[in-house]
Amino acid sequence: MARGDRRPTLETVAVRAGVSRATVSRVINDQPVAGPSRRAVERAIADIGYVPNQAARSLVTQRTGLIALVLPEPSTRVFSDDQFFPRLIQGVSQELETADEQLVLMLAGSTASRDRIQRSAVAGRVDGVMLASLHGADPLAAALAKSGIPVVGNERVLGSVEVPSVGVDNRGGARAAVEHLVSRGRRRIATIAGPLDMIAGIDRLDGYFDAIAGTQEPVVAQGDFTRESGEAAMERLLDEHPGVDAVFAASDLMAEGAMQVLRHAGFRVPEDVAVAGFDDITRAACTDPPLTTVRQPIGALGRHLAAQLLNLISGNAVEPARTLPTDLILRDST
Amino acid sequence: MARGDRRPTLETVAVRAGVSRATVSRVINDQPVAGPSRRAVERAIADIGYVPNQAARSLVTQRTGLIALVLPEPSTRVFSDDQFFPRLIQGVSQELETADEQLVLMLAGSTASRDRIQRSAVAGRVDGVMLASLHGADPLAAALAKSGIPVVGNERVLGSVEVPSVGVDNRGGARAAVEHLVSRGRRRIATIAGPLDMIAGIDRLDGYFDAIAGTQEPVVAQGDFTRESGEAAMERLLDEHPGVDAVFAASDLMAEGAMQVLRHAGFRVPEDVAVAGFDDITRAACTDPPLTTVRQPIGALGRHLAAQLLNLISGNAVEPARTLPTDLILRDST
DNA sequence: CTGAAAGCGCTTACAG
DNA sequence: CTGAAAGCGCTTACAG
Repeated sequence: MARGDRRPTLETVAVRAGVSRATVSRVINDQPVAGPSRRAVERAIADIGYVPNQAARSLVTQRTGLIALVLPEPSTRVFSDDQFFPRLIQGVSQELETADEQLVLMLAGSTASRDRIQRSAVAGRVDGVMLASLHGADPLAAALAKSGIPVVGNERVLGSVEVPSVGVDNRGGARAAVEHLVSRGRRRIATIAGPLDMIAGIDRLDGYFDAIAGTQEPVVAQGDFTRESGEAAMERLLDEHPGVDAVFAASDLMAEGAMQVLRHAGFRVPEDVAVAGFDDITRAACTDPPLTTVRQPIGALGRHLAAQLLNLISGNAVEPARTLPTDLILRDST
Repeated sequence: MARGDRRPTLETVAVRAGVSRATVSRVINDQPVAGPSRRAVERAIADIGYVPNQAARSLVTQRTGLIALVLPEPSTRVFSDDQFFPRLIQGVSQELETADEQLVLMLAGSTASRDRIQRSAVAGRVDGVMLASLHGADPLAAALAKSGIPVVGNERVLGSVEVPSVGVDNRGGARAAVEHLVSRGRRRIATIAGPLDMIAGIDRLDGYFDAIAGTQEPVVAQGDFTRESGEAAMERLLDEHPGVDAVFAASDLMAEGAMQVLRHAGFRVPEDVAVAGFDDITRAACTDPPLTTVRQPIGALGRHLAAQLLNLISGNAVEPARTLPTDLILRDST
């Protein structure tokens, strides 16, 4: 079909099949239609290559068939190598598959793009929004929730507005990792924390505090989940706290960076300093030595996020906050 | 606004402002309206938090304000660390910004998702589609083009259907890199090729052939642009062609992998074996030694892609294939 | 099972 | 500049 031709409409199909528009509509929507009419319609649709106009459908059904996953990050971090987003997306897609909804990704790195996304969502361009890896009390979350469009957050959403969320047990996972270090006899356990404007950063640090409470002085170096920040943090730790005999990093990438710095500084892992991470990225099994870490079920996280959003869209009740369990994976670095 | 409330419509605003719906529509669309009416409408809009229903607008304007960037890859490769996609997206966004179009990313990793995306596009859910990093003669490109929806491809699109495209000078860039190796006196230059079902893979290999034509025997090891594939390819080269004194890798990641294998095998770069890459990823400047490579203007690529698509949507003429120049960046690895 | 008709919420000639 | 009216292309009670 050349551009500029008007696309065929329901009417075109109806005329060709010798039935009413209502009947064509019913065939398209899988509603009961007598065999002969059905076949005539299906044939006409195939002959002229009819595809229903989505705007017209949306106008009456109030549904678009589009679900947005909003990634509130500059695109460079979204497309990093920690495999969080691809796995999350895979889980989300899997769940959406069954609901015949199309996933669209929207990057909300700049203020302009955030405004645009907010307007899009409120204008009804999508049926619902999933917010991933929020920082702080993101006004986008509040604005969307207030406008009444279905929205769920990955991890608890900070701020006054209630937004249903699905997260993983960051705190429990971190506590388990650090308790394991304690049980191995480590007496001076430091942590390399993630960004403290994100739930994952906050909760993993709290888990560390939980585990050493009352028995050790906390030693905290700040990172931002990236490998580079892990290296820098480890250098600071070696400088300022030379007695440290174990490190719990709030991400595997930071743990990797820390191990490299330790090695270069002449320390053996785990003999001199034990290292544990968080995430269980693929590479964690093949670092030297293989990394003890906390596995979070990212695929399941994506599936639950999508499921909760679909519930919300259908008007079903949803839990305000669902938490998925994490697992301590023991390897040779501790 | 609680869920379930009907959102306000043009009518609501019109009544409140004491004007007709047409006037409200004109205010929203920035058409001439007398001062007092305009102010009354703006006020009413603000008071009740009115946002136009996008489906209704689309139905009459035949525009959605949505542009899709389709990434025909399993999400794991899209979210890799070669920085191609984030930079491309940044360029695309920049251009779209001016046109008031919202970018949505659609991942086309599976057959199911490809079908879904095709139907979405044809159903008019988006105003146009940009296809990135196509493999082979992708049927998605053909199907979209045939259905008449505006579509542009990143790199020439293989197959019978004509799809306008924007690409970079892969062949010229590769030729320049290999000619540089020749000029440095290298007499046995191998290449680690990219996937040969992609234009970038094919053209970079052809550039290599161009440069050594008639003077050296080609030595080709197959890779797939990833670092791991570069390592494997380099190991094979060392095994089967121990005399090689230079390697042109069709991606920086593969070049990195190759350099590591060379170092472990006891070869010095560039003294024993020179290595050149393609892409100029950020890390290329800080490898050991810094990598000679071909820089491709990815941001510009994104901008041109978006610009061509916008042209197509506006019904303007577009060049069938635009090629952006690449630059040889000399560093210490050659 | 099927059709005529109303209606979803906008935009846009057409008059005035 | 402004309004009444038609129309974009569907779905869905409502009758039959």
